Amino acid sequence: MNNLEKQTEIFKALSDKSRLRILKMLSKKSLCVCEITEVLQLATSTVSNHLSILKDTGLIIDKKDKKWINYQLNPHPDDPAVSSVLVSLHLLLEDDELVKKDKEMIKTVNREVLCSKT
Amino acid sequence: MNNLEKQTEIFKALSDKSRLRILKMLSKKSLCVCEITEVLQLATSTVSNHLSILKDTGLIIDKKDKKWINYQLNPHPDDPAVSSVLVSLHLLLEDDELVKKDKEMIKTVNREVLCSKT
DNA sequence: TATTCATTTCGTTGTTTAACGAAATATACT
DNA sequence: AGTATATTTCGTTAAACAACGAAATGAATA
Repeated sequence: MNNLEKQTEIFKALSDKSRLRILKMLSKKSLCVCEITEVLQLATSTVSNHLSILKDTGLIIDKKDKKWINYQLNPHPDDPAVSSVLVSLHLLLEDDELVKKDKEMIKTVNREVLCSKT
Repeated sequence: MNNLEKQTEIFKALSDKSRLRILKMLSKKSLCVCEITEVLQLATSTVSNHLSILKDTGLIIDKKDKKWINYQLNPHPDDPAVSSVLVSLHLLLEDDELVKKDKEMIKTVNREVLCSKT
């Protein structure tokens, strides 16, 4: 994959509302799929798919933690373009109402409660 | 349109190879539709459509010049997010081979010759 | 005024994408 | 070992999108 294709892939990953919300949430703290699902109010499979797109691009990574898989922003991106996106992420969407609400909500979501509630 | 939607629109505009190539070309000099069409080797209608997407987003503007419509990067974007994209555009894709070739080619394309050659 | 010609708009086609539920996978706990 | 459960994969559907050629628009010039 050349630079142009890589850069296009990155912008494609960023060109979806749900994925931008996910990135902004992850900039506050690591989250598992079920927590993100609760905030976004989408199907689990949909959220999982968004996460795999962000992961393939190198924007996020996952880490096992007991029963859950925690997603977090990639602390050591290989690609400099990915790196620069993550660095400037905190400048983005800081005054968006929905993003603010999301950040409030992740303070209280509880994976123990959420995941077994079905 | 709120911040999240505006930001998504911007990334969508940037998430296409042809549109990124157009922006990089315009960072060198203003160009008309037929010149861009020659470099990208796409149908005129396709290029026109890409340009209208970039224009709707506020990334570029157009200016009449005799028979032609010159497109250029927007020198005074209303939106700060658009502004910041345009500022950091020069950091993007500087070492991409195709983008380099495009920039070479726009030095020699001649609208007088191109447009009447049908 | 009529003609030329650069560009835009329209209608179509094939591809991509987001969303979902159901089924599969895989891991923790009994 | 077997069961519960968090997550991924699969198959489908509807919407969005890039590309094209043809037709429409509209401005410059003859």
